[in-house]
Order: sequence, then structure tokens, then C-alpha cells
Amino acid sequence: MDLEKLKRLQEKLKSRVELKKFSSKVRIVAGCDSSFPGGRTLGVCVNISYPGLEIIEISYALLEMRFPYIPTFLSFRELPSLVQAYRQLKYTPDLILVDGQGIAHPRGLGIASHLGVIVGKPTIGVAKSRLFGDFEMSPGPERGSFVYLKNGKSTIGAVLRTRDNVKPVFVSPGNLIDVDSAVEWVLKLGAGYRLPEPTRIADKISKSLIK
DNA sequence: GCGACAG
DNA sequence: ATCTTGTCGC
Repeated sequence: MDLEKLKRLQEKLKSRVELKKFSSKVRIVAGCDSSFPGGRTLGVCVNISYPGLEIIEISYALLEMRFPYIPTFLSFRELPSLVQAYRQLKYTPDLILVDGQGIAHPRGLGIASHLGVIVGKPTIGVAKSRLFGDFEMSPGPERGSFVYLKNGKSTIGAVLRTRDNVKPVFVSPGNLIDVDSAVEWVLKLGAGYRLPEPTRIADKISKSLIK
């Protein structure tokens, strides 16, 4: 594998990322996540209703693993199965949440942005830990408080508390949405857990599907 | 050279 | 991510 070549591909795709206010009507939100049973990759996409937050449909794809885990190159490992699973969905979601970073990435193209560019839909990255970006202090202890993630002078995401006194998550826009709308929607899609329902359920299904 | 480093 | 049981706390 030629990482320098992949870096150039990421930089090229980054130019197709568009950050804008998100104000579409939302009826369906997809959650995407993957797991690695044996030497393979299991990509899972779940369509959830909004505001009901009920499961509408589930799709998945199991492929041979072609790429190792290398920080900042996560999408080359997880996207093949995720994109295939996404394309098998019967309904097109209005918004997609992905387990990982959006633009909060060294080259501005985390897995949520990469997927967003490929499918041309609004995406949000929700990660359980930090990859890139700086923040002065941690957010307040109560659900809803957050601090912005910065890259120099530009805002690239937020460290958001989704539950009282629980470790915050890292939210960043993937494509066709901005930081504030991303934070707003992650909170709207939450229901008492650290992770928003789309990603939490996708992760849950991904793990139980292995059995 | 050293430290950081999504899942 | 994955390997893995019970256990402390709200």
C-alpha cells in the first residue's frame, strides 16, 4: 500500500466536502458501524425513524479484510463493507451518522466525510475519542454542554457531553452540514446513552450479528 | 528524534 | 476493533 498516494486521494476528496447549514426535513437517519469477525469486515447500516427513533431496516455486508488499521486511514479499511451495506438499504436516509471522525482529521477527511462524499448525503462523525483538533478545557458536566474542537483558528468539530457526568464524544461534520447543526442533531438523536441511537444501534447489531 | 494516534 | 468476569455506581 502506498500511503502517500492515499494521502493525495484524501486531499482530493476533501475538496468535495461541503459544509453548510442543515435544515432538511428528517424522517430517516442511518447509523453506520463495523466490526471484524475473524479476518473479515462486517459493515452495518441501520435506518432509524425520526422522531420515533425506531428501527426501520437493517443491512450489512461481510467482506475479506483488505487493509490494516492505520490511524488517519481508517476509511480504507472500513468503507468497502460500509458502502456496500449502505447501497443495499431500501430507503434513502436524510442524514447519516458514522462511528468515527468527520472533518476533524489531519487532512480533513475522516470516515464520515469520506462516506458523505461518496454517497452525496449529509453525514456526521461521532467518535468515542479524539484523533485531531485541540480544545482548551473539557465541557461542563451536564448533557448538552460542549466546547469547540479547533485546528488553529478554524472550528472543525465539538467535544460534546451527551449524558450528565459521562465522558464526552467528539462530533464533527462529515459532509453537507456544519458544526452547530451536527451538535444539534447528535443531541436530538440521543436517548439516554452516550452514543446517539443510530450509531449505538448499528454497533449493537454489528456485534450481535457476529454470533 | 519524540509523542500522538478514530476503529 | 478484539481478547474477557465480575463488579461498583447511578
